[in-house]
Amino acid sequence: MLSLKQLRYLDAIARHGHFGKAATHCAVSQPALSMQIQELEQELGVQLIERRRQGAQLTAAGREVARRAQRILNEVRDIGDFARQSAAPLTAPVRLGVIPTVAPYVLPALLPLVRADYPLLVLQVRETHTQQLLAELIDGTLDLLLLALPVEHPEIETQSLIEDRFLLAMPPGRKLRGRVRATPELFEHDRLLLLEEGHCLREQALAVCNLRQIEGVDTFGASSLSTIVQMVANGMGMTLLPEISIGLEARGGRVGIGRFADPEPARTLGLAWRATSPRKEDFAALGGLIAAAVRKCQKPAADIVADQRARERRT
Amino acid sequence: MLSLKQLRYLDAIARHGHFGKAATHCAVSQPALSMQIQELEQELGVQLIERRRQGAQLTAAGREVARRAQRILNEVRDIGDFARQSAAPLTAPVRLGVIPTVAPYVLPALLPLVRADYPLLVLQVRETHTQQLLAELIDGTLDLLLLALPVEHPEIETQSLIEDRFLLAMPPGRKLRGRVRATPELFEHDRLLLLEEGHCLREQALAVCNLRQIEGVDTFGASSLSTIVQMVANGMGMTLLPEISIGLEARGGRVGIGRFADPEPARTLGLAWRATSPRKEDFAALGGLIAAAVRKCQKPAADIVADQRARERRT
DNA sequence: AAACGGCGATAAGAAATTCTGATCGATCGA
DNA sequence: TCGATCGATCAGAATTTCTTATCGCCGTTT
Repeated sequence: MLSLKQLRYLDAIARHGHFGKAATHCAVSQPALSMQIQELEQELGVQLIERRRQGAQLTAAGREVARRAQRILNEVRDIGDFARQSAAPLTAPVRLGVIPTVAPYVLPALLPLVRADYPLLVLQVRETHTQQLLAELIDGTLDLLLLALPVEHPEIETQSLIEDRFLLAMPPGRKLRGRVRATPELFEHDRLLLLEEGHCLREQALAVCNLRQIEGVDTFGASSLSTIVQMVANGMGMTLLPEISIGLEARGGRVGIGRFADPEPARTLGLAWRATSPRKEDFAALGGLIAAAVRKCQKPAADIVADQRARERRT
Repeated sequence: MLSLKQLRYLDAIARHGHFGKAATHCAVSQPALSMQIQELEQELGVQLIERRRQGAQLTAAGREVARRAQRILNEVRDIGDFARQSAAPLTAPVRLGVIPTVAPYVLPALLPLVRADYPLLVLQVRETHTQQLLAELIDGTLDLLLLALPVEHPEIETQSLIEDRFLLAMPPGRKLRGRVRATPELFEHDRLLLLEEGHCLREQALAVCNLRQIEGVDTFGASSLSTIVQMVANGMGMTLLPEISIGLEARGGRVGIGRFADPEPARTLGLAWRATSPRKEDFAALGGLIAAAVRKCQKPAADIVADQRARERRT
């Protein structure tokens, strides 16, 4: 009779491509793992693994079985998560994925809130691009994502939390006559500096400015917003900053900040989880905290803009 | 560590509501099952079952865990099915669900074809209404459905096979001037006789005749087409028959058959299976045979219509 | 060419798990 | 109160699974 152990071992082999390493990872001896795999192959009547000199290679059937096994193992883990949640909400670790244009700003505000409200909760945070996050969410490596919506995927459910406006960051001292209008002309003198490919903020900024063409856009591709802000501060161009980043990135008047004309462009920040996840209540509770943290991050933006306008009026 | 055995036992209890019966069903002793369940409850840290005088009752958490367990067990079975398919196509038994307005006509034609082409294949056929079939498909009791499309469900995939036209069945001797037009007036003298609620053919027939109201429609509700044909033969009204049924139901001139004006109304017969099913290739192969069987069933219809027209011209 | 090293299979005995059969205790109905 | 039913408990048996030791294969190294 098929057992979970066999599926666990197969999954380990699929991941490591090596009987010995897989066995170590499963905390059993290599023969134990080998025998279970043989048993599995015999029960299924199909060869799953090609034993080669340089390790183990899955056959076509093996890959398909491993894919299904992984799915099953995820669902088994979900049962455990569900039980833990219903026994004691928000105590099991949450593996949270966050996009790079959110993480450095929101996490410092979020973690104290979490510690205060759910002292037992452990947040394991991973920061990478949307596409990578989604892949890891689906394969069960992550439990929850904090990113920019919308996200369309049949196996994923989302909940939007809060809007995060875009502001224009200019070299310091640049004058503004009221709100900025987002047009390509804006970037005739100053190049638009953007993050490297893969960041959703890059695409959003291009959309906001009605730029399809990469003209006047620096494809140099920085990998963090603070790098870009450095460049802006040195007069190398302009960029769009999300409101949550202003407090950190525009402090001390390093760059000038301008608001866009209504309707102000914005991104929607929200959560995403596997549709089958048993911890939706946990996630909803966390969502409340995250929204609060985001609001905290956005607060300095208003001050900075007001402050700057006051200074301009004085000159 | 969670095991499949525990999930199997829990599933059995969920089905039988009784430790002893569940144990019998799993072919183990009652203590063995009890102990595994206790183990499971301890691992999950949640009580899953209320032990009551009159048997076992799942707690709320128990129901949720059982639901997930059932899903997992289905997917495990799918792995076995997949392996068997890739080892030898179309040899593992197929549990096929068929709607009542198809089964008695198509199966007699289908089974010989199956025996000829796939002598090792065992078809386990179940006949009931669409809704019931869909429920059993999803919970894994059935593998494949033969029914009238469309079927909309996120977990189900379908493939249409063939069109099956509707014909008008009248008391014998009734004259027709060419093709019939499907209007409510058609049923001013003769009532429209239909199957009982739940048959998709009932809804389709009402739609074909542009009848929303149940006026002039006999809600008496027969449970089989041949009953209705009996009634039609005795002058109690008219009905719509699918083309595949004509050979059996209208043989010997028991009832008059009329074709509808173009565009002739028809239903689409097709297959449905779980989107996760590993046996799609099997099903596609079976689909070919089923389409052939349906075509065979439809053949007599043309002859009977032609024959009848010839007789009318003679009188 | 011979020795080596990495890899998975095999073998035998030990350890752990799981099962059975007998029995118990509780509860409900007669 | 008795009897019946149901699930829990217990002790020993049966089965499964694991570990350690070792083998055989085949590239690589010396």
